[in-house]
Amino acid sequence: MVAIRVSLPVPLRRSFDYEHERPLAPGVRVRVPFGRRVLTGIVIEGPGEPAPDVALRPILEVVDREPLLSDEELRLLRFAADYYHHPLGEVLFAALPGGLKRGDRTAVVRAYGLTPEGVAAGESRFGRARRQAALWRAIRAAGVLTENDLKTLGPGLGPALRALMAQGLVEEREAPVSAPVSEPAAVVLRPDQQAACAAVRAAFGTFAAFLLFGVTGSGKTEVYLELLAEALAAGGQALVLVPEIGLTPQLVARFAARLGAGVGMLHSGCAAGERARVWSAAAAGRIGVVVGTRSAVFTPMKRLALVIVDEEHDASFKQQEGFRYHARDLAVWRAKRLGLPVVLGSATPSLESYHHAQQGHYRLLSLPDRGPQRVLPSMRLIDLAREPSRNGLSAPLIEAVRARLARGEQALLFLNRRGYAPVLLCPECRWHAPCDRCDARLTVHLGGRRLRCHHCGHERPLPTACPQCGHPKLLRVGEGTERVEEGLRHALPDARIARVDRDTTASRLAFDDLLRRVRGHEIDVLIGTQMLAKGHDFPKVTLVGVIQADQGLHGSDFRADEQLFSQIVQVAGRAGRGERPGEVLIQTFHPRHPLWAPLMRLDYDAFARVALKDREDTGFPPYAHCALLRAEAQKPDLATRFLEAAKRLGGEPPEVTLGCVLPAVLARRAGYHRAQLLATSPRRGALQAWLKAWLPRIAEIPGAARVRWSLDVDPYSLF
DNA sequence: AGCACGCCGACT
DNA sequence: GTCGGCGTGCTC
Repeated sequence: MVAIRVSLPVPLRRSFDYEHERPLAPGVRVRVPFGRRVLTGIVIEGPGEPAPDVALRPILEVVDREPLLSDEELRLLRFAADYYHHPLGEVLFAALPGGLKRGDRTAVVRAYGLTPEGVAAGESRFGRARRQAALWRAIRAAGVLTENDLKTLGPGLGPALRALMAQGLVEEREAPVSAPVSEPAAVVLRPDQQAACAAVRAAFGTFAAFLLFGVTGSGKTEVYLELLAEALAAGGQALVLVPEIGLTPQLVARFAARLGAGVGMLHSGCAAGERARVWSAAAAGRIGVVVGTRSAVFTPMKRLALVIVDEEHDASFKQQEGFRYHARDLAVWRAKRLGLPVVLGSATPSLESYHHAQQGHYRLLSLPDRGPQRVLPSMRLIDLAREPSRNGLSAPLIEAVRARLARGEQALLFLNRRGYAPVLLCPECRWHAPCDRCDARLTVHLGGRRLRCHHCGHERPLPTACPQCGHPKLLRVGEGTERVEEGLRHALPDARIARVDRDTTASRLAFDDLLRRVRGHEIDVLIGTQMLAKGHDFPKVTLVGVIQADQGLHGSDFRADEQLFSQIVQVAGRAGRGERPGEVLIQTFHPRHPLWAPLMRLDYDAFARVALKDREDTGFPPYAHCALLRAEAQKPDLATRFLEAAKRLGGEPPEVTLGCVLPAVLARRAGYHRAQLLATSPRRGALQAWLKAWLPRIAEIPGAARVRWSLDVDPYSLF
């Protein structure tokens, strides 16, 4: 009997030992008793000193014959658990696709081929066994036949297959790698694209990080496709990470057209079975390219040769709850560890990546050309202080829309706020509809005539009179997409208008249908939230209006500027992607804000210079490394008291600065009082070392159990 | 996280 | 007299 160290999907920073008759390889899943339950765990290696005074319980079942996670994979996950200070067990299971978490068998696609005897056999051998003969012929013709192929041949072939295998004519084979269809490039690459490819190509086989900097429409995707085709042709595999909303049908289609069946997709929309299938196929080397969102960074790949992170600045790469990892950062770590190139692409890089490029850690590859016949859109501010707006629409904006429609073109209006109005106000007693469980106002939704909290989902009917003083006429203050839609219908009664936000477009299917109608020009004006901003190509849209850009202007968060800049650039990219030049109108109450100057020229470098200086002055990334301890509790002072205690335990470390315990931006959400404590350090290593010593002591704070707390390493934002 | 055990209020 | 509230303690 030997002791086996097992990691379990529980939020405990430790592993557990079990006994088994023989050693098991790390990465193998096992079913073990745990308290009164039975859990699936993963064998990990560890210092094999079994706890002296506990009786080891036995492993009930060994699930996998071969490790599900390779040593390399375990190393990545162990690093991630360490770096983000998250329990290893939860990290391991976060990396597994849904289907394999529960202890299901690996989704192996079985395949069959002829043995040498099978090849030598003749038709006559089968006599009256006609099904066996037919199956033998089918396998001989196909070379290798997968289980799925078998099903398409017809039902009831199982016995025949078993008979052939018993006779030693057929054996199990690994399913073939779908051969990449190396079609010639659909477009001829421009010189700058070719140069970018050449730089990355030269780095195949060694670690090198590249920042592929190119505006919307500059052809980053062609560069990816070319590099992927080359990696595949050299017998390697590649991993492509894309933002959550970035995996559009168009992108999928382009990848599939160029790379054929060798591409697997991993995203939240995939059924669990499909996810597990792609995951296993990638691990076994049966598919060459995996395109996926955040969690795809953990996909095991036998012959990984290239990693690409598209839109690397995108917030969705950072998991915002539980195991708060950053997929882009882990992708870079993985590439470094395996010694292969990683390409980070963006039109508006994160300031961290841009800084790395400036420091020479990353190589900057620029795609300055927008290609032939592509002109940057003209950008213009509308000063709302001088141009009054009704229902969120100023006269110049309405006129611009009208002019575009008259020319048979389309317009896109952005507003990052759903509903009709963000505030319902009583003019008599100043009551404004609050959420009972959050420090927030309820948003008026005319659809359904309800008040809704956008933070906790609470909703109730729209009151007809003030609940406090009985005043019969309540005012709807401010604008949401519903109101802008209503206002525009009023101003342009003949225009065909569609609104796109989570309320109108809940399903993927509805969204796709809408996109189709826009391309078919069944719609003149689209009004929508950020949902519309990414990845979609609307050739006939020549005007983009930003209804209210000011929300991001005075953000309390260190990343607010970066996000606003990237959002506007993103949005501007929707204008004039066809052959006609585009125009972008931005409504603001603060036309003199310093952010507008670089934005009006779509000049990222100018923006980055200023923004980096600002980050340096305020001591934020990339000049400092941060970790944020968040806490929330139902009793008002519990979270704050917990954080104060944590701060005291932290002492006064030499290289780490501990901030003050501050209420969170939304101090009360869904009934929980929230606060946070920020730690920063100019040195990543110093911060890490201090966190490692600090964290175990935090868990010991009396009352810690009644507080929901979590540590966020490299927080994306302080919200 | 679960899932127990363990002591104090309104009910078949 | 019990059912059940969630505080706290443990899981190889």
